[in-house]
Formats: sequence, structure tokens, C-alpha cells
Amino acid sequence: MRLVIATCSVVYEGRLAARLPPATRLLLVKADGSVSVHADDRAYKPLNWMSPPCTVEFGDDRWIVRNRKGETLTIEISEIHAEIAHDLGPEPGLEKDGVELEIQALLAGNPGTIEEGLTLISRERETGIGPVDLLCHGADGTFVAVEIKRRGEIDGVEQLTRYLELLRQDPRLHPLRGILAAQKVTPQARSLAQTRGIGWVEVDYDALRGLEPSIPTLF
Amino acid sequence: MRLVIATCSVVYEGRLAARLPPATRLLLVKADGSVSVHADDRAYKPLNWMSPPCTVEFGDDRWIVRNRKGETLTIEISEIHAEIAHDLGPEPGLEKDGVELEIQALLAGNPGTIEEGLTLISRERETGIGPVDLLCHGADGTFVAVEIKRRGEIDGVEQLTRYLELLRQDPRLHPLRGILAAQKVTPQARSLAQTRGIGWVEVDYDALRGLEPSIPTLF
DNA sequence: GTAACCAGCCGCAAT
DNA sequence: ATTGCGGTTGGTTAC
Repeated sequence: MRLVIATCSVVYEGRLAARLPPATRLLLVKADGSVSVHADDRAYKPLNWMSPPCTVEFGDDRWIVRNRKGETLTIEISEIHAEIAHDLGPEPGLEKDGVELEIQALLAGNPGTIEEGLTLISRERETGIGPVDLLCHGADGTFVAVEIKRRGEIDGVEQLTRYLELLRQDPRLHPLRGILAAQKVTPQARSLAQTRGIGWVEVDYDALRGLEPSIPTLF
Repeated sequence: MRLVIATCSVVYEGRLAARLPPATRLLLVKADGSVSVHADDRAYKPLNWMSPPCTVEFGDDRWIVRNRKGETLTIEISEIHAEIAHDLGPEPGLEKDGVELEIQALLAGNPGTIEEGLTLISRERETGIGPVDLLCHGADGTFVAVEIKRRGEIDGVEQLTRYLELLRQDPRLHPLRGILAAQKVTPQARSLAQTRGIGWVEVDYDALRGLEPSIPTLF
């Protein structure tokens, strides 16, 4: 990893064109080849960057970063104020709990928390346009497709609507209804779900954490 | 801006829980108060971070970053290998060309490039659930809602479908049809547009650049 | 390679 | 504060 504090101007030519007039910024070159240009704000987002795979041509006062698509990031350096280079070594890796996949595993193992009497048929069942999170069987004899989100917004209702359209072409899954399960469901999403005939439920992650997750697949 | 290369372990407790075992990483503290923890890969993305507004409690061997929601990022530092602190000064700002807003201005000024004979009625017209990019009048006497995307994918078709549903409740806009305008339209989006009765068109940004953009609004 | 989807998405604007 | 939405979104995975 190489860190350079420099006065520079930057031009990105690629999916769009972007220019930075001269100012002092952080130039961050990682071992993966990526280059990013940071100001002292915008949280972790750089002003400009190039993601790997890319190559850097380091000149004294000009760096040119290129990728395979022909996009370029050109950094004109007028003055270097400070610099560090350090080999960080391997990253042992990041562990996360509470992402959608974990919530999905917990709900898959405990479908009754979505709706009384629900039983799991399959997880990540392919529809032809993407996988539906859970396919279940209801106590009322219907099939139930469940879309799981951390936040239940309009997009989730649309996604579930698409899956229902496709799954309903399979006569073995008749009759079929849909449920959006999320930690929180927004009013707009509730409203759209209503007009689409889709149910929704807010799940309590803290309560779920005490339950057993499911084995990956059943069907 | 403060840059520290340190051997550290990290715990994030917030919207999810995440842990980093001890290793050497870059700790980046910006003037906006943000803190991010970088490995030597993942391009510009940090392993963990906290966005402003947040406060940092700097101890000799432990930093605790907190935000208003009660999320915490705890960094246990066992060894510091290098460090730079530098005041970058103000960022004069980033200029961009070719983002959706610019394409929208160019298409608004030249609606005939979307479809022969199309004339502009309004931009960013509110539907009650978000603004539709362009509302036009067709040579055939129909009204036309246009959704503009850099990349035309399924989401854009869904978005336009929602707007059409709502705009059709206004009898003054009858009859109304929709067009998805994008630099590229994916096959899946074309297929869904077809079943929704929505048209699509691929716009040539390079050709548009030679034309005049529109004034912001007309109606 | 294309395309769909998740992400602690971030950040902005409008309600 | 909420919510919709764009982003050089990035990154992963399945087709």
C-alpha cells in the first residue's frame, strides 16, 4: 500500500467524464492495483478512483491508470507533501452477522414466525429471472413465495411481483401468494403490496437470533 | 486527515455485527470525522467504517467511534507502524459529465431523438411516488412518459410501470404510454417492457453531446 | 460475459 | 426523519 499526500489535478475518462482542479488530496494505491483519490470529506468515498484489474504508469509528475475497457484516470502531481509505503500482509478476513442471508437462514428454519403454520419447501428457488428467497406451503393449502429484505421498500414488492408472475406459470404451485418479510416495511411498500395482493410482515431479528437457522436446502 | 498504519482488531456493532481479527491495516480519519479501516485490497472499499456525523474517542490502544444511532466501531491497536497527519484544505469540487441528469437535459432539449415528433411537456413531474423523468406529447396525439437510465435494466421498467399506473389516474393525460430511454437496454428489460406494453430506445450519448440541452422546466 | 441482486450500500433531494 | 433514486455504484453469483 502506498499513501501519498499531494497537490494534484485529476481527469477520469470512462463511463462518464470527471475532472478535479488542482488541490491537495490523498492518493491511495493498494496492492490489488487500485488507485483512489480522496479529499478530506465524503466519508470513505473517493473523489475519483480506478478499480482492479488495472495498470498504473507512475511518472514523476503524472500517473496514468488504465483498465481493460480503455477507461483512464490521469493524475497530474505538482507537489508531494508526505508519503508512506507499507506492505500490510494478508487480510485474515471479515466476519458479518445480520445480513439478509443470515435472516433468511433463520426464517427458513422458523417459517412459522412469518405466518402461523407456514412450512418450508425450498430456498433460493430459481424463477428464470432470479431466485425467490423462500418457497413455502401455507396452513390454508396455498403455496407462498417469501421475499426477505432487511428494509422492505418498493423494490422488494416489485421483485416479488416478478417472481409471482413467473412462478404462477408452474401449475404445480397453484394457488400461489406472496409475502414480503422485512425488519421494517415502509408505508409506500405496504401500499403497493396491498394493490398487488401481496402480504407483508415485520420480523424481529433479535427474537430470531435465539432460534435455530435452517440447513441450506430441503427441496 | 490522519493516516495510521497499525496492527489492530476491529468490531462493528450496528445495523449488523462485524469483526476483524488482528492484522495490519490502514486507519483513515478524515476531517469530516469519518473513520475507515482498509486492507490492501477491495479497491476503494474499507473493511469497516463509520460515516459522519460521528465522534471518535482516541485512546492509546483503543479508538471508539460512535454515531447518534448508538452504532459503534471499536478499534484495538496493538502496534503503530507509520503515521501521517496533514491538513488538506478545501476541496474545490468535482465536475462530472455524462451522468443521468445531463443525459436527461440533452433528451429534454431534443425529445425527437427518443421518437420522431415527440415534444416535451415537463421534466421531473411528480407522480405521488417519485418524479417521472420526462412527460411528452407524441405525434400520434398520445401522452408519453419517458424514464431515462444510463443502463436500462428491469428496475427501470418497474419504475416506469409504477409511474404509468399513477399518471393514468389523471384523465387529462389520456391516453398515456411509456418509453424507457437508456444508453443500453438489457434483453431482460426489453422482454419485461414488451409484456408491460412499454417501449424502449437506446440513446447515443456521443451524438447527443453535440445538441443543445434544455432549459430546466417548461410546464 | 451478461445480468440479477445484495450492500452497514452512500449521498441527495423532496416530502 | 422518511423515502425514492442515482451511482464511474461495487461485488457476488448464476446462467
